[in-house]
Amino acid sequence: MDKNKTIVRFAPSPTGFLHLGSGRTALFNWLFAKKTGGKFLLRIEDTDKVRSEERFLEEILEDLKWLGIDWEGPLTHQSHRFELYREKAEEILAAGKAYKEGEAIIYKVEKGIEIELDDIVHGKIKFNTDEIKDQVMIKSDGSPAYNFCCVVDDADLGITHIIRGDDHISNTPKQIMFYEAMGLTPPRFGHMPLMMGTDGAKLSKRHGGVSVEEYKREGFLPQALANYLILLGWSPGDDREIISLEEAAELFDINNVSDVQSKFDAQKLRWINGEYIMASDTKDLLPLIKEQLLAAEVDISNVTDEYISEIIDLYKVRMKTLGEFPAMTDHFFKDDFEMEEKGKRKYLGKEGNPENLAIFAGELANLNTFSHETIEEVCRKIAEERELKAAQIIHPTRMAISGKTAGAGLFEMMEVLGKQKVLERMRRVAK
RNA sequence: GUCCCCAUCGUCUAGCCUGGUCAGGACACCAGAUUUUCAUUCUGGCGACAGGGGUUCGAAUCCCCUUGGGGACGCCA
Repeated sequence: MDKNKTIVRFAPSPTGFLHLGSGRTALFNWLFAKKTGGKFLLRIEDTDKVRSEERFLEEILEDLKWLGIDWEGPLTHQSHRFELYREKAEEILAAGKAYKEGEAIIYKVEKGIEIELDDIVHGKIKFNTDEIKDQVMIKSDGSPAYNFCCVVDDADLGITHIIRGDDHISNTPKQIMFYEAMGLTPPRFGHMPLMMGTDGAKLSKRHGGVSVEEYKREGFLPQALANYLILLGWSPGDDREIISLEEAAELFDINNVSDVQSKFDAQKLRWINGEYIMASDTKDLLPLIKEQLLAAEVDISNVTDEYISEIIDLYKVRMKTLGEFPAMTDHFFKDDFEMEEKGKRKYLGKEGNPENLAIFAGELANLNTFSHETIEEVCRKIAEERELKAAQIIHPTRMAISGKTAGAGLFEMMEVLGKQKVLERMRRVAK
Protein backbone atom coordinates (compact mmCIF):
# COMPACT_ATOMS: atom_id res chain seq x y z
CA MET A 1 0.00 0.00 0.00
CA ASP A 2 1.27 3.45 -0.90
CA LYS A 3 2.22 5.11 2.32
CA ASN A 4 1.64 8.67 1.19
CA LYS A 5 -1.66 8.06 -0.43
CA THR A 6 -4.76 9.42 1.22
CA ILE A 7 -7.56 6.96 1.69
CA VAL A 8 -11.01 8.13 2.66
CA ARG A 9 -14.29 6.37 2.97
CA PHE A 10 -17.98 7.01 2.99
CA ALA A 11 -19.82 4.66 5.32
CA PRO A 12 -23.57 4.66 4.81
CA SER A 13 -25.94 2.58 6.80
CA PRO A 14 -28.53 0.90 4.55
CA THR A 15 -31.44 1.65 6.82
CA GLY A 16 -33.02 4.29 4.61
CA PHE A 17 -32.53 6.40 1.51
CA LEU A 18 -29.44 8.53 0.99
CA HIS A 19 -29.96 11.69 2.98
CA LEU A 20 -28.97 15.01 1.40
CA GLY A 21 -26.54 15.60 4.25
CA SER A 22 -24.94 12.21 3.68
CA GLY A 23 -24.70 12.94 -0.01
CA ARG A 24 -22.87 16.13 0.85
CA THR A 25 -20.48 14.26 3.15
CA ALA A 26 -19.83 11.71 0.41
CA LEU A 27 -19.18 14.52 -2.06
CA PHE A 28 -16.60 16.19 0.19
CA ASN A 29 -14.81 12.91 0.79
CA TRP A 30 -14.77 12.24 -2.93
CA LEU A 31 -13.51 15.75 -3.68
CA PHE A 32 -10.74 15.36 -1.13
CA ALA A 33 -9.70 12.00 -2.57
CA LYS A 34 -9.66 13.39 -6.11
CA LYS A 35 -7.72 16.48 -5.11
CA THR A 36 -5.08 14.52 -3.25
CA GLY A 37 -4.90 11.71 -5.77
CA GLY A 38 -6.10 9.31 -3.13
CA LYS A 39 -8.69 6.60 -2.86
CA PHE A 40 -12.36 6.85 -2.04
CA LEU A 41 -13.83 3.67 -0.54
CA LEU A 42 -17.31 2.62 0.40
CA ARG A 43 -18.12 0.72 3.55
CA ILE A 44 -21.55 -0.55 4.39
CA GLU A 45 -22.44 -0.24 8.04
CA ASP A 46 -25.04 -2.96 8.20
CA THR A 47 -24.45 -4.33 11.67
CA ASP A 48 -28.07 -3.73 12.53
CA LYS A 49 -29.53 -6.71 10.73
CA VAL A 50 -33.07 -5.81 11.56
CA ARG A 51 -33.04 -2.32 10.11
CA SER A 52 -30.67 -2.93 7.20
CA GLU A 53 -32.28 -3.75 3.89
CA GLU A 54 -30.85 -4.68 0.54
CA ARG A 55 -33.16 -2.33 -1.34
CA PHE A 56 -31.80 0.62 0.64
CA LEU A 57 -28.25 -0.34 -0.21
CA GLU A 58 -29.09 -0.55 -3.88
CA GLU A 59 -30.81 2.81 -3.80
CA ILE A 60 -27.88 4.43 -1.99
CA LEU A 61 -25.36 3.11 -4.49
CA GLU A 62 -27.52 4.28 -7.34
CA ASP A 63 -27.89 7.74 -5.82
CA LEU A 64 -24.14 8.07 -5.28
CA LYS A 65 -23.46 7.14 -8.89
CA TRP A 66 -26.18 9.52 -9.99
CA LEU A 67 -24.48 12.35 -8.10
CA GLY A 68 -21.28 11.63 -10.00
CA ILE A 69 -19.45 9.80 -7.26
CA ASP A 70 -17.41 6.72 -8.03
CA TRP A 71 -15.48 4.52 -5.63
CA GLU A 72 -12.63 2.10 -5.70
CA GLY A 73 -12.60 -1.58 -5.01
CA PRO A 74 -15.26 -3.81 -3.56
CA LEU A 75 -17.63 -2.72 -0.83
CA THR A 76 -16.79 -3.61 2.74
CA HIS A 77 -19.79 -5.07 4.51
CA GLN A 78 -19.52 -4.90 8.26
CA SER A 79 -22.03 -7.71 8.56
CA HIS A 80 -19.41 -10.03 7.00
CA ARG A 81 -16.71 -9.13 9.48
CA PHE A 82 -18.14 -9.95 12.89
CA GLU A 83 -15.32 -12.43 13.55
CA LEU A 84 -12.69 -9.79 13.01
CA TYR A 85 -14.37 -7.45 15.50
CA ARG A 86 -14.70 -10.22 18.07
CA GLU A 87 -11.05 -11.14 17.63
CA LYS A 88 -9.93 -7.56 18.22
CA ALA A 89 -12.20 -7.20 21.19
CA GLU A 90 -10.88 -10.44 22.70
CA GLU A 91 -7.33 -9.08 22.37
CA ILE A 92 -8.25 -5.96 24.27
CA LEU A 93 -10.02 -8.09 26.84
CA ALA A 94 -6.96 -10.30 27.19
CA ALA A 95 -4.82 -7.18 27.73
CA GLY A 96 -6.99 -6.39 30.72
CA LYS A 97 -8.46 -3.22 29.24
CA ALA A 98 -11.99 -4.55 29.07
CA TYR A 99 -14.41 -6.70 30.96
CA LYS A 100 -17.33 -8.95 30.17
CA GLU A 101 -20.88 -8.36 31.21
CA GLY A 102 -22.88 -11.37 30.21
CA GLU A 103 -21.93 -11.97 26.58
CA ALA A 104 -20.98 -8.34 26.00
CA ILE A 105 -17.39 -7.15 25.98
CA ILE A 106 -17.01 -3.69 27.42
CA TYR A 107 -14.03 -1.38 27.25
CA LYS A 108 -13.02 0.13 30.57
CA VAL A 109 -12.47 3.84 30.17
CA GLU A 110 -9.61 5.25 32.20
CA LYS A 111 -10.82 8.39 33.96
CA GLY A 112 -9.17 11.77 34.21
CA ILE A 113 -7.41 11.69 30.86
CA GLU A 114 -7.35 14.56 28.38
CA ILE A 115 -7.87 13.56 24.80
CA GLU A 116 -6.94 16.15 22.24
CA LEU A 117 -8.26 16.11 18.72
CA ASP A 118 -6.69 18.26 16.03
CA ASP A 119 -9.66 18.56 13.78
CA ILE A 120 -9.07 19.53 10.15
CA VAL A 121 -11.98 21.93 10.05
CA HIS A 122 -12.39 22.99 13.67
CA GLY A 123 -8.84 22.99 14.95
CA LYS A 124 -8.04 21.66 18.39
CA ILE A 125 -10.85 20.18 20.46
CA LYS A 126 -10.27 18.80 23.95
CA PHE A 127 -12.22 16.13 25.77
CA ASN A 128 -11.89 14.63 29.20
CA THR A 129 -12.49 10.93 29.69
CA ASP A 130 -14.43 11.77 32.85
CA GLU A 131 -17.31 12.53 30.48
CA ILE A 132 -17.09 9.17 28.78
CA LYS A 133 -18.77 6.04 30.02
CA ASP A 134 -17.35 2.56 29.56
CA GLN A 135 -17.81 1.59 25.94
CA VAL A 136 -19.44 -1.50 24.60
CA MET A 137 -17.30 -3.19 21.95
CA ILE A 138 -19.29 -6.36 21.40
CA LYS A 139 -22.95 -6.40 22.28
CA SER A 140 -24.73 -9.25 24.06
CA ASP A 141 -26.04 -10.55 20.77
CA GLY A 142 -22.53 -10.81 19.38
CA SER A 143 -22.76 -7.87 17.02
CA PRO A 144 -20.17 -5.09 17.32
CA ALA A 145 -20.96 -1.61 18.63
CA TYR A 146 -20.62 1.23 16.16
CA ASN A 147 -17.64 3.09 17.59
CA PHE A 148 -15.64 -0.08 17.90
CA CYS A 149 -16.12 -1.72 14.53
CA CYS A 150 -15.77 1.66 12.90
CA VAL A 151 -12.24 1.91 14.31
CA VAL A 152 -11.35 -1.69 13.50
CA ASP A 153 -12.41 -1.16 9.90
CA ASP A 154 -10.90 2.27 9.41
CA ALA A 155 -7.60 0.91 10.70
CA ASP A 156 -7.87 -2.26 8.63
CA LEU A 157 -8.67 -0.33 5.45
CA GLY A 158 -5.84 2.10 6.07
CA ILE A 159 -8.10 5.14 6.19
CA THR A 160 -5.95 8.26 6.54
CA HIS A 161 -8.64 10.92 6.82
CA ILE A 162 -12.11 10.67 8.24
CA ILE A 163 -14.38 13.41 6.96
CA ARG A 164 -17.85 13.27 8.47
CA GLY A 165 -20.56 15.34 10.07
CA ASP A 166 -20.31 17.35 13.27
CA ASP A 167 -22.71 14.93 14.88
CA HIS A 168 -19.75 12.54 15.15
CA ILE A 169 -17.53 14.89 17.15
CA SER A 170 -18.49 13.29 20.43
CA ASN A 171 -17.76 9.84 18.98
CA THR A 172 -14.25 10.83 18.12
CA PRO A 173 -12.63 10.69 21.58
CA LYS A 174 -14.17 7.24 22.06
CA GLN A 175 -12.72 6.11 18.78
CA ILE A 176 -9.33 7.61 19.57
CA MET A 177 -9.33 5.52 22.77
CA PHE A 178 -9.86 2.38 20.71
CA TYR A 179 -6.99 3.23 18.37
CA GLU A 180 -4.78 3.65 21.39
CA ALA A 181 -6.04 0.48 22.99
CA MET A 182 -4.98 -1.41 19.88
CA GLY A 183 -1.65 0.38 19.71
CA LEU A 184 -2.59 2.28 16.54
CA THR A 185 -2.16 5.88 15.49
CA PRO A 186 -5.52 7.52 14.78
CA PRO A 187 -6.13 9.05 11.35
CA ARG A 188 -6.85 12.74 10.84
CA PHE A 189 -10.43 13.74 11.54
CA GLY A 190 -12.40 16.53 9.93
CA HIS A 191 -15.92 17.30 11.08
CA MET A 192 -18.16 19.26 8.79
CA PRO A 193 -20.98 21.32 10.25
CA LEU A 194 -24.40 19.91 9.60
CA MET A 195 -26.79 21.17 7.01
CA MET A 196 -30.00 22.43 8.57
CA GLY A 197 -33.43 23.33 7.27
CA THR A 198 -34.34 26.93 6.44
CA ASP A 199 -35.70 27.48 9.92
CA GLY A 200 -32.52 26.24 11.56
CA ALA A 201 -34.08 22.97 12.64
CA LYS A 202 -33.11 19.58 11.35
CA LEU A 203 -33.66 19.12 7.67
CA SER A 204 -37.00 17.45 7.23
CA LYS A 205 -39.73 16.77 4.70
CA ARG A 206 -41.36 20.13 5.14
CA HIS A 207 -38.20 21.78 3.82
CA GLY A 208 -38.82 20.05 0.55
CA GLY A 209 -37.37 16.61 0.96
CA VAL A 210 -34.45 15.00 2.73
CA SER A 211 -33.29 12.29 0.39
CA VAL A 212 -31.28 12.57 -2.80
CA GLU A 213 -33.78 10.29 -4.45
CA GLU A 214 -36.62 12.79 -3.89
CA TYR A 215 -34.70 15.51 -5.69
CA LYS A 216 -33.93 13.19 -8.54
CA ARG A 217 -37.62 12.41 -8.84
CA GLU A 218 -38.61 16.08 -8.79
CA GLY A 219 -36.40 16.72 -11.76
CA PHE A 220 -33.22 18.16 -10.38
CA LEU A 221 -30.14 17.43 -12.43
CA PRO A 222 -27.37 15.60 -10.57
CA GLN A 223 -24.78 18.17 -11.59
CA ALA A 224 -26.97 20.90 -10.14
CA LEU A 225 -27.60 19.13 -6.84
CA ALA A 226 -23.92 18.30 -6.48
CA ASN A 227 -22.99 21.87 -7.36
CA TYR A 228 -25.33 23.22 -4.71
CA LEU A 229 -24.24 20.77 -2.03
CA ILE A 230 -20.56 21.52 -2.64
CA LEU A 231 -21.13 25.25 -2.32
CA LEU A 232 -22.74 24.70 1.06
CA GLY A 233 -19.66 24.82 3.21
CA TRP A 234 -17.02 25.42 0.61
CA SER A 235 -16.30 28.09 -1.95
CA PRO A 236 -13.85 28.04 -4.85
CA GLY A 237 -12.47 31.37 -3.65
CA ASP A 238 -13.61 33.52 -6.54
CA ASP A 239 -17.24 34.49 -6.93
CA ARG A 240 -18.24 31.51 -9.00
CA GLU A 241 -21.54 29.82 -8.31
CA ILE A 242 -21.64 27.33 -11.15
CA ILE A 243 -18.90 24.77 -10.91
CA SER A 244 -18.57 21.21 -12.10
CA LEU A 245 -17.42 18.34 -9.91
CA GLU A 246 -14.23 18.08 -11.95
CA GLU A 247 -13.36 21.75 -11.52
CA ALA A 248 -14.28 21.61 -7.87
CA ALA A 249 -11.99 18.62 -7.41
CA GLU A 250 -9.10 20.63 -8.82
CA LEU A 251 -9.74 23.68 -6.69
CA PHE A 252 -10.83 21.86 -3.55
CA ASP A 253 -8.97 22.54 -0.33
CA ILE A 254 -10.11 20.73 2.76
CA ASN A 255 -8.68 23.55 4.84
CA ASN A 256 -11.16 25.96 3.32
CA VAL A 257 -14.18 23.98 4.41
CA SER A 258 -16.34 26.17 6.59
CA ASP A 259 -16.85 25.39 10.27
CA VAL A 260 -20.18 27.19 10.28
CA GLN A 261 -23.37 25.26 9.88
CA SER A 262 -25.55 26.17 6.96
CA LYS A 263 -29.20 26.22 6.08
CA PHE A 264 -30.52 24.40 3.07
CA ASP A 265 -31.94 26.94 0.62
CA ALA A 266 -34.32 25.37 -1.88
CA GLN A 267 -34.55 28.65 -3.82
CA LYS A 268 -30.89 28.70 -4.64
CA LEU A 269 -30.93 25.03 -5.56
CA ARG A 270 -33.76 25.76 -7.96
CA TRP A 271 -31.83 28.63 -9.49
CA ILE A 272 -28.74 26.49 -9.99
CA ASN A 273 -30.87 23.72 -11.44
CA GLY A 274 -32.40 26.19 -13.88
CA GLU A 275 -28.94 27.26 -14.95
CA TYR A 276 -28.00 23.67 -15.67
CA ILE A 277 -31.23 22.96 -17.53
CA MET A 278 -30.74 26.01 -19.72
CA ALA A 279 -27.22 24.95 -20.52
CA SER A 280 -28.15 21.34 -21.25
CA ASP A 281 -28.45 19.88 -24.72
CA THR A 282 -32.02 19.05 -25.56
CA LYS A 283 -31.06 15.52 -26.53
CA ASP A 284 -29.75 14.94 -23.02
CA LEU A 285 -32.91 16.35 -21.52
CA LEU A 286 -35.23 14.31 -23.72
CA PRO A 287 -35.12 10.97 -21.85
CA LEU A 288 -35.46 12.75 -18.51
CA ILE A 289 -38.40 14.79 -19.72
CA LYS A 290 -40.08 11.67 -21.05
CA GLU A 291 -39.74 10.12 -17.63
CA GLN A 292 -41.39 13.17 -16.11
CA LEU A 293 -44.22 13.04 -18.63
CA LEU A 294 -44.77 9.38 -17.95
CA ALA A 295 -44.70 9.96 -14.20
CA ALA A 296 -47.34 12.67 -14.67
CA GLU A 297 -49.41 10.19 -16.67
CA VAL A 298 -49.21 12.19 -19.86
CA ASP A 299 -50.03 10.14 -22.92
CA ILE A 300 -47.02 10.37 -25.22
CA SER A 301 -47.70 7.25 -27.21
CA ASN A 302 -48.71 9.27 -30.25
CA VAL A 303 -45.97 11.86 -30.30
CA THR A 304 -42.45 11.69 -31.65
CA ASP A 305 -39.21 12.43 -29.84
CA GLU A 306 -38.74 15.24 -32.30
CA TYR A 307 -42.00 16.81 -31.23
CA ILE A 308 -41.09 16.60 -27.55
CA SER A 309 -37.64 17.98 -28.31
CA GLU A 310 -39.13 21.03 -29.98
CA ILE A 311 -41.20 21.68 -26.89
CA ILE A 312 -38.18 21.23 -24.64
CA ASP A 313 -36.37 23.84 -26.73
CA LEU A 314 -39.16 26.28 -26.00
CA TYR A 315 -39.34 25.58 -22.26
CA LYS A 316 -35.73 24.90 -21.34
CA VAL A 317 -35.24 28.48 -20.29
CA ARG A 318 -38.47 28.53 -18.29
CA MET A 319 -38.25 25.54 -15.95
CA LYS A 320 -36.42 25.38 -12.69
CA THR A 321 -37.00 21.64 -12.40
CA LEU A 322 -37.84 19.05 -15.02
CA GLY A 323 -40.84 18.15 -12.91
CA GLU A 324 -42.48 21.44 -13.87
CA PHE A 325 -42.54 20.49 -17.53
CA PRO A 326 -45.75 18.43 -17.71
CA ALA A 327 -47.93 21.12 -16.16
CA MET A 328 -46.35 23.88 -18.24
CA THR A 329 -46.84 22.04 -21.49
CA ASP A 330 -50.07 20.08 -21.06
CA HIS A 331 -51.65 21.83 -24.05
CA PHE A 332 -49.08 20.22 -26.32
CA PHE A 333 -50.25 16.78 -25.32
CA LYS A 334 -54.00 17.07 -25.04
CA ASP A 335 -56.85 19.14 -26.43
CA ASP A 336 -58.94 19.27 -23.29
CA PHE A 337 -56.43 21.32 -21.30
CA GLU A 338 -57.58 23.62 -18.52
CA MET A 339 -58.37 27.26 -19.24
CA GLU A 340 -57.09 29.73 -16.66
CA GLU A 341 -60.17 31.56 -15.44
CA LYS A 342 -58.54 34.95 -15.11
CA GLY A 343 -57.00 34.85 -18.54
CA LYS A 344 -60.23 33.59 -20.05
CA ARG A 345 -62.17 36.53 -18.65
CA LYS A 346 -59.51 39.02 -19.62
CA TYR A 347 -58.77 37.90 -23.16
CA LEU A 348 -61.67 35.88 -24.43
CA GLY A 349 -64.54 37.83 -22.96
CA LYS A 350 -63.71 41.25 -24.32
CA GLU A 351 -65.50 42.72 -27.21
CA GLY A 352 -63.69 42.38 -30.46
CA ASN A 353 -61.30 39.70 -29.33
CA PRO A 354 -63.30 36.71 -30.57
CA GLU A 355 -63.77 38.51 -33.83
CA ASN A 356 -60.06 39.19 -34.16
CA LEU A 357 -59.42 35.57 -33.47
CA ALA A 358 -61.75 34.57 -36.24
CA ILE A 359 -60.01 36.87 -38.69
CA PHE A 360 -56.58 35.67 -37.61
CA ALA A 361 -57.67 32.06 -37.97
CA GLY A 362 -59.12 32.78 -41.37
CA GLU A 363 -55.87 34.26 -42.61
CA LEU A 364 -53.81 31.45 -41.12
CA ALA A 365 -55.91 28.91 -42.94
CA ASN A 366 -54.50 30.26 -46.19
CA LEU A 367 -50.88 29.77 -45.13
CA ASN A 368 -48.93 27.11 -46.94
CA THR A 369 -45.86 27.38 -44.79
CA PHE A 370 -46.89 27.30 -41.16
CA SER A 371 -43.75 28.63 -39.47
CA HIS A 372 -43.38 31.10 -36.64
CA GLU A 373 -42.09 33.67 -39.14
CA THR A 374 -45.06 33.41 -41.47
CA ILE A 375 -47.53 33.28 -38.60
CA GLU A 376 -46.05 36.39 -37.06
CA GLU A 377 -46.17 38.16 -40.39
CA VAL A 378 -49.88 37.46 -40.72
CA CYS A 379 -50.54 38.52 -37.15
CA ARG A 380 -48.73 41.85 -37.52
CA LYS A 381 -50.40 42.54 -40.83
CA ILE A 382 -53.86 42.09 -39.35
CA ALA A 383 -52.94 44.27 -36.42
CA GLU A 384 -51.83 47.02 -38.72
CA GLU A 385 -54.88 46.82 -40.96
CA ARG A 386 -57.27 46.89 -38.05
CA GLU A 387 -55.23 49.48 -36.14
CA LEU A 388 -54.62 47.19 -33.22
CA LYS A 389 -51.62 46.43 -31.13
CA ALA A 390 -50.27 43.02 -32.00
CA ALA A 391 -50.68 42.13 -28.34
CA GLN A 392 -54.44 42.49 -28.70
CA ILE A 393 -54.41 39.55 -31.04
CA ILE A 394 -51.59 37.64 -29.42
CA HIS A 395 -53.02 37.33 -25.91
CA PRO A 396 -56.42 35.97 -26.91
CA THR A 397 -54.75 33.57 -29.28
CA ARG A 398 -52.43 32.37 -26.56
CA MET A 399 -55.41 31.70 -24.33
CA ALA A 400 -57.18 29.86 -27.11
CA ILE A 401 -54.35 27.51 -27.93
CA SER A 402 -52.74 27.00 -24.53
CA GLY A 403 -55.31 28.03 -21.92
CA LYS A 404 -52.51 29.96 -20.22
CA THR A 405 -51.44 33.56 -19.89
CA ALA A 406 -47.79 32.63 -19.58
CA GLY A 407 -45.57 30.39 -21.58
CA ALA A 408 -43.32 30.14 -24.58
CA GLY A 409 -43.47 32.59 -27.49
CA LEU A 410 -46.88 32.35 -29.14
CA PHE A 411 -45.69 31.95 -32.72
CA GLU A 412 -43.19 29.26 -31.80
CA MET A 413 -45.89 27.40 -29.88
CA MET A 414 -48.20 27.60 -32.86
CA GLU A 415 -45.57 26.29 -35.21
CA VAL A 416 -44.87 23.31 -32.97
CA LEU A 417 -48.57 22.56 -32.48
CA GLY A 418 -49.20 22.62 -36.18
CA LYS A 419 -51.79 24.30 -38.33
CA GLN A 420 -54.63 21.90 -37.81
CA LYS A 421 -54.66 21.96 -34.02
CA VAL A 422 -54.09 25.69 -33.91
CA LEU A 423 -57.06 26.41 -36.16
CA GLU A 424 -59.27 23.98 -34.27
CA ARG A 425 -58.48 25.62 -30.98
CA MET A 426 -58.88 29.14 -32.30
CA ARG A 427 -62.26 28.38 -33.86
CA ARG A 428 -63.35 26.72 -30.67
CA VAL A 429 -63.38 30.11 -28.92
CA ALA A 430 -63.80 32.46 -31.86
CA LYS A 431 -67.04 33.88 -33.07
C1' G B 1 -28.64 19.00 33.08
C1' U B 2 -23.39 17.84 31.38
C1' C B 3 -19.89 18.05 27.38
C1' C B 4 -18.86 19.88 22.48
C1' C B 5 -19.34 22.99 17.87
C1' C B 6 -20.71 27.72 15.86
C1' A B 7 -22.09 33.32 15.14
C1' U B 8 -20.75 38.75 8.28
C1' C B 9 -27.11 41.01 4.36
C1' G B 10 -33.59 36.92 4.96
C1' U B 11 -30.25 32.63 2.76
C1' C B 12 -25.30 30.76 0.79
C1' U B 13 -20.77 33.12 1.17
C1' A B 14 -15.68 36.40 0.21
C1' G B 15 -12.79 38.92 3.72
C1' C B 16 -10.61 36.41 9.47
C1' C B 17 -5.26 32.43 10.04
C1' U B 18 -0.80 36.82 8.24
C1' G B 19 -5.45 43.50 12.24
C1' G B 20 -5.40 49.29 8.30
C1' U B 21 -9.04 48.71 0.68
C1' C B 22 -16.82 52.91 0.79
C1' A B 23 -17.35 44.93 4.11
C1' G B 24 -17.32 42.12 -2.25
C1' G B 25 -20.37 38.35 -4.89
C1' A B 26 -24.69 35.01 -5.56
C1' C B 27 -29.96 33.49 -4.44
C1' A B 28 -34.43 35.81 -2.94
C1' C B 29 -36.95 40.53 -2.99
C1' C B 30 -38.03 45.57 -5.27
C1' A B 31 -37.59 49.01 -9.51
C1' G B 32 -36.25 49.97 -14.71
C1' A B 33 -34.78 48.36 -19.89
C1' U B 34 -35.61 44.58 -23.80
C1' U B 35 -39.92 41.39 -25.15
C1' U B 36 -46.43 39.19 -27.65
C1' U B 37 -47.16 36.90 -21.97
C1' C B 38 -43.94 34.22 -18.85
C1' A B 39 -39.00 33.10 -18.63
C1' U B 40 -34.22 34.64 -20.24
C1' U B 41 -30.79 38.78 -20.61
C1' C B 42 -29.05 43.72 -18.96
C1' U B 43 -29.04 47.89 -15.48
C1' G B 44 -30.03 49.87 -10.60
C1' G B 45 -31.90 49.35 -5.45
C1' C B 46 -32.77 47.15 -0.60
C1' G B 47 -29.81 44.60 2.83
C1' A B 48 -24.92 42.19 7.42
C1' C B 49 -19.89 42.15 10.78
C1' A B 50 -25.39 39.31 17.50
C1' G B 51 -24.36 42.40 22.19
C1' G B 52 -20.74 43.96 25.75
C1' G B 53 -15.88 44.33 27.45
C1' G B 54 -10.73 44.28 26.46
C1' U B 55 -5.66 44.31 23.36
C1' U B 56 -4.09 48.10 19.69
C1' C B 57 -2.70 54.37 16.87
C1' G B 58 -6.36 51.22 14.42
C1' A B 59 -10.73 45.20 15.27
C1' A B 60 -15.50 41.93 10.93
C1' U B 61 -10.40 40.10 11.70
C1' C B 62 -6.94 38.64 18.14
C1' C B 63 -8.73 37.53 23.64
C1' C B 64 -12.83 37.18 27.39
C1' C B 65 -17.99 37.30 28.84
C1' U B 66 -23.19 37.35 27.64
C1' U B 67 -26.89 36.05 24.41
C1' G B 68 -28.49 33.10 20.50
C1' G B 69 -28.40 28.68 17.32
C1' G B 70 -26.86 23.57 16.66
C1' G B 71 -24.92 18.74 18.05
C1' A B 72 -23.81 14.63 21.40
C1' C B 73 -24.79 12.16 25.82
C1' G B 74 -27.98 4.09 23.12
C1' C B 75 -25.73 -3.10 23.88
C1' C B 76 -28.77 2.96 16.79
C1' A B 77 -25.36 4.04 13.14
